[in-house]
Amino acid sequence: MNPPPPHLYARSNHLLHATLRSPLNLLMTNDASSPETINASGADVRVRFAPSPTGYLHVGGARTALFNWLYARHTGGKFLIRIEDTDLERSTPESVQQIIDSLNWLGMGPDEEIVYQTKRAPQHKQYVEQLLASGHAYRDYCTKEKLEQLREKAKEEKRPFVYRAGLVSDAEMQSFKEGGEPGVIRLSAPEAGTTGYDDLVYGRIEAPNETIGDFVIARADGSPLYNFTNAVDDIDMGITHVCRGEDHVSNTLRQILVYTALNKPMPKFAHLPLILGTDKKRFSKRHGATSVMQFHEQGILPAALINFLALLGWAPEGGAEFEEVMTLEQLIEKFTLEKVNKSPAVFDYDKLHWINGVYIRHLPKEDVYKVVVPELDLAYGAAGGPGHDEPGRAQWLRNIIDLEIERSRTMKDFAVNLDYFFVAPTEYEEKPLKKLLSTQEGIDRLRQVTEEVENAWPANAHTRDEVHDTLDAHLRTWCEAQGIKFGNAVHPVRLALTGRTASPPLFDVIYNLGKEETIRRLNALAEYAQGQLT
RNA sequence: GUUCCCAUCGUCUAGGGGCCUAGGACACCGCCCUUUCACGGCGGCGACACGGGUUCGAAUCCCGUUGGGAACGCCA
Repeated sequence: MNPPPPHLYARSNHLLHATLRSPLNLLMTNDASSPETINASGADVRVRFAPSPTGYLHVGGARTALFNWLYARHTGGKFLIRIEDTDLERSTPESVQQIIDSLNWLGMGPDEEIVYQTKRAPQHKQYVEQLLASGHAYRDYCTKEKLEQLREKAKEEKRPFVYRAGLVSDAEMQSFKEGGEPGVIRLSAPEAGTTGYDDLVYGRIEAPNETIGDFVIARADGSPLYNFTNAVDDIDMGITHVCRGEDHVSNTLRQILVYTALNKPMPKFAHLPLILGTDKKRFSKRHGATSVMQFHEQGILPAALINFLALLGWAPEGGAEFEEVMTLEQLIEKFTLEKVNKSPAVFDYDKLHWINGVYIRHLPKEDVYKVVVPELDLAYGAAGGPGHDEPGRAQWLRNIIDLEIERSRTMKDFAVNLDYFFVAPTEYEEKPLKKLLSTQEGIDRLRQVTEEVENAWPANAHTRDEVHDTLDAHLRTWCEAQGIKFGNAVHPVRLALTGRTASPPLFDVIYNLGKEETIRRLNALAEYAQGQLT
């Protein structure tokens, strides 16, 4: 007769252990083989972020990393990084670097040396041998083609496909083996009962073992697979809390089977709700920027991104009036896994930009200059303002940057919105042009205002306030004398100087443009409008 | 298809049996401030998916329906 398939040995083994440990265990729960859970708090906490380097770090990954990092900082534990690079086909060193760069940009470096899974091949191999020896794993020679057939068949018959030892007849298996099929190593999973655990976010999660099946833990050459390495490395790294995306809950069940087979205590698990796009589909490239570095390139501040990401699927204790803008210290202090939400969250660019604007306004000005000045240099070179080598240029750049701080939502807005300081407008917004300067009267008034500005410009004025106060006062009295509204006199000026209707306060623009350039632009618009008229 | 998960304003969320005629934030609209824009202030619009229970009482507990998502790989 055929010998019983290996998994039967394995299973009876489990039951034996469980029974010995506690005879009641069997009777009280059908979950007899679940390992103990590691209990750790405070400085004993060890969490990890375990990305696979198959691409850049996207916001979903960043959020996962952040929650782990916050939890470590909150508890006083350690935050580790493990690069899951066992997929040689898809992993690249560039991705590894990208991910590390992104994490560093966000300020979430690891507390211990980064672990690379590929460097742990000897340990993985040893664990595989151990499971093989203990009968918890077995070699399987079923071909991929046969597997595909079985899957197809299951699909046609509308039943779930679950692989088990014995599914393929011994004879067929023998022929596969003799045909040179290298085969794989599978964990022999229990067929009856349920496997489950208590998720820190989702609560009790369990599924019938008959839906799980004997999954592959290593290829024939011994190279291990995700569900195996993940558990084994968490064991060796002493991980106490596994916090990752919700898409891993069903993997968790498999990993628990690995802990069980190895007879090791398992960490606590916390799964985070997924991040979705506006169409409620999983957040991806077609929804816009997704990579952390893309946000960097778009002028998002790391602190703002962190603050925003923290609020995606989590809210601090404290209810109705909690302040959403929080410092890192506050975030760390308030962060708990218990307050993580269960339902997926839609990524809202509007809110990200709003919060980024808040951060820009709160940034020390020096920090703003540090990034924006080089950008202006890059975009406009020596154009505009005092010449490139003139001593006044640095201050001038700072002056105009100041004008945009409360108007910017990203660090990129500065260079875009400050353009007119460097290059005189060559075209003007249609609507105001039509409204203000489509009549001879309007053009004449602009010429008059130009004259007034030219005459009233204080001769020896150097400060912004001097220019502002003098011009403002003069123009106001002039307007009054003319019987026209201040606004009406001033709107065409803004159009002339900036080409648009929205800008920082007009006299700040005038001051920073300087008398000569101001007058030049005013005349230019008058001529332009005159040309349109005839 | 099977298993698992989820379900409060357009979006992020507070809420864990009476404090809820459901609170805050983003977005949107209006007013104020104001030379425009922005900032700021004030106000408005706007949600407990549906149906059954349980209870004196349900957004909150239970069941079902519907809708969404995830996983079912020799990927991670």
